[in-house]
Amino acid sequence: MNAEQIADILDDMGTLLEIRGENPFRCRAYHNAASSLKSVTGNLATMVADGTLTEIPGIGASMMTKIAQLATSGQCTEYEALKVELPTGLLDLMRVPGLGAKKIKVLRDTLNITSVADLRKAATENLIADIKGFGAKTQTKILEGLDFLDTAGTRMLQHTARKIVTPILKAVSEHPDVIRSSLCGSLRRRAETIGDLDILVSTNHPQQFLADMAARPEVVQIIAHGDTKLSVRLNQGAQCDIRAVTDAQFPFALNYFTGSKLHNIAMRKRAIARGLKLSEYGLESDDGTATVCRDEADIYKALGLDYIPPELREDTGEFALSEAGAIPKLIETQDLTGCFHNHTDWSDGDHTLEQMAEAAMTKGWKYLGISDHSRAAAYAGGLSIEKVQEQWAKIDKLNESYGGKFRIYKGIECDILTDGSLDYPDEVLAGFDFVVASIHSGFGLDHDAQTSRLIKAVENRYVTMLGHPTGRLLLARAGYPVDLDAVISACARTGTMIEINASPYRLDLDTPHCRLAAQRGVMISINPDAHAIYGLDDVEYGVGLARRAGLSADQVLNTFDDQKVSELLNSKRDRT
DNA sequence: GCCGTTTTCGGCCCGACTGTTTTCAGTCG
Repeated sequence: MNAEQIADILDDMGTLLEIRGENPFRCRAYHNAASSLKSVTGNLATMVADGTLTEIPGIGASMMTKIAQLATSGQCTEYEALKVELPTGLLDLMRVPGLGAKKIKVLRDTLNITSVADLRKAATENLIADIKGFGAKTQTKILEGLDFLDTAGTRMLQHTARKIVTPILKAVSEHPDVIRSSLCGSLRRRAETIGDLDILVSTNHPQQFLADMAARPEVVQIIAHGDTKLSVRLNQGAQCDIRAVTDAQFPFALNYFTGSKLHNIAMRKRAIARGLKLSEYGLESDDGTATVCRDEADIYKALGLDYIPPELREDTGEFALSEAGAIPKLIETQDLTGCFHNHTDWSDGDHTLEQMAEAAMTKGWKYLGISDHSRAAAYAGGLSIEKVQEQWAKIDKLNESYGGKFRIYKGIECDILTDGSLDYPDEVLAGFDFVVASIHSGFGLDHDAQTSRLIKAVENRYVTMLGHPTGRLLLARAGYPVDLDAVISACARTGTMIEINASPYRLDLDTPHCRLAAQRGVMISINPDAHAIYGLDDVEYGVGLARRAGLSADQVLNTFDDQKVSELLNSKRDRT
């Protein structure tokens, strides 16, 4: 069982304990441990064996015992006992808006409700309104919540969230009563997937502003509407929270509503340690003296910290960096000089070589790396060796026509076959400027076989970079089982780069492994995997992920000038 | 259950909104 699966079980255990009515701090300890475990990149088995797991914050002796059991056998005595006592259908009830552990416990104790189906039946039969502490409105809310769960997914991709929030943000910023406004929450932190949309404004007329927002056409349901906070459901099913504060409060509120939750807790604890109290409204000392902060940077400064960019605010080491004055200068989209891993109509792309190159030039880029599919990817129009040579000739011609002002790099997205060999012989691979090696088949191999397959592939001297290393599709498909830690080590050893596949559907590498790879000296390439000219814009999502991983421009291949990029592309084959 | 730059015991972030209550508990972020 891997770290992520174990983290999910610890989360479930924490929730079941809440429903049982345990000490809330003990319950939270399980959630904290789960959260820590999710950012672990090292080999879990090793950490269990040598006891280093307890060095991770939030994991003590007791948690380690449970994690060790789960890691080796996939089971844990206490979890099994909990599942017997409390049906796991109760966990699904936590997803119903308005229901928490306390209410779920009451529902189970009074009506023996232990599943979503039980709940719907009881609410439909009007049994819930009579329970002490509940009522008609709560019952209606539960039914609405159940309908919502039926129709909407729980999280959305970043580009979906952006599409929904952009017109609202525009309306907010143009509202006459608004002084400052900003996107907050996980979208501002550029998290891989988004739960809801958060918008903050400063204004002197909060009630009027919130009333205007509540009346907007895309609002289909008001979830909560107070003097400073409005929570609505939009017609696409997404929840949007809008908060209004005074302009003096704005930086504090911006910091607070950007999160993450763990980052906020660390911030408040830091304030307490300095005899201060931090909230979304200000920073005060015990005697009530307020510290004036004009922007977020002032808040960090007041707590003895350098500014921490939103993408790093996950409490995964950013405080130590900030204290040490070592927050890196994070990569920005303007740093990109071009990009690799793009498809054309030679395989399954929509646009021609010329159109793709022109789109890249329009973005101010100096080069574009084309990598259509290799022959094994027949479903995607993979290129035969003859076609490859034909494309090379075409690219040579185009490059000549650009007169040195722009360059197309000849590449291929070469399938890694089941045995770890590549889809073309080395003599053909040698003719490309770069080779992206990816898995598109054989997802069913077991953990060890998949790991050796990938390691064998990156050991090929012509493989420049590894493409979408886990094959995951966000919210749709988990990655294949693989020891990424070992694969990253193999890349570091062989001088193979790894791509951040910047497609918002993939974002593969994930953040913790991207950080790990960079720390081990692996060069990262931010690749849009574009299948059309507009797909080139997806580099933006890759930049977001790179920033979350703490990468600066010099750790990313496609920020260098054309000459340096060529050198880097050749460095692996030149050294072997 | 975890943790220690005042603590190995006694804390553990904190405020808005809602619905059900007669002053507050639960949920949410």
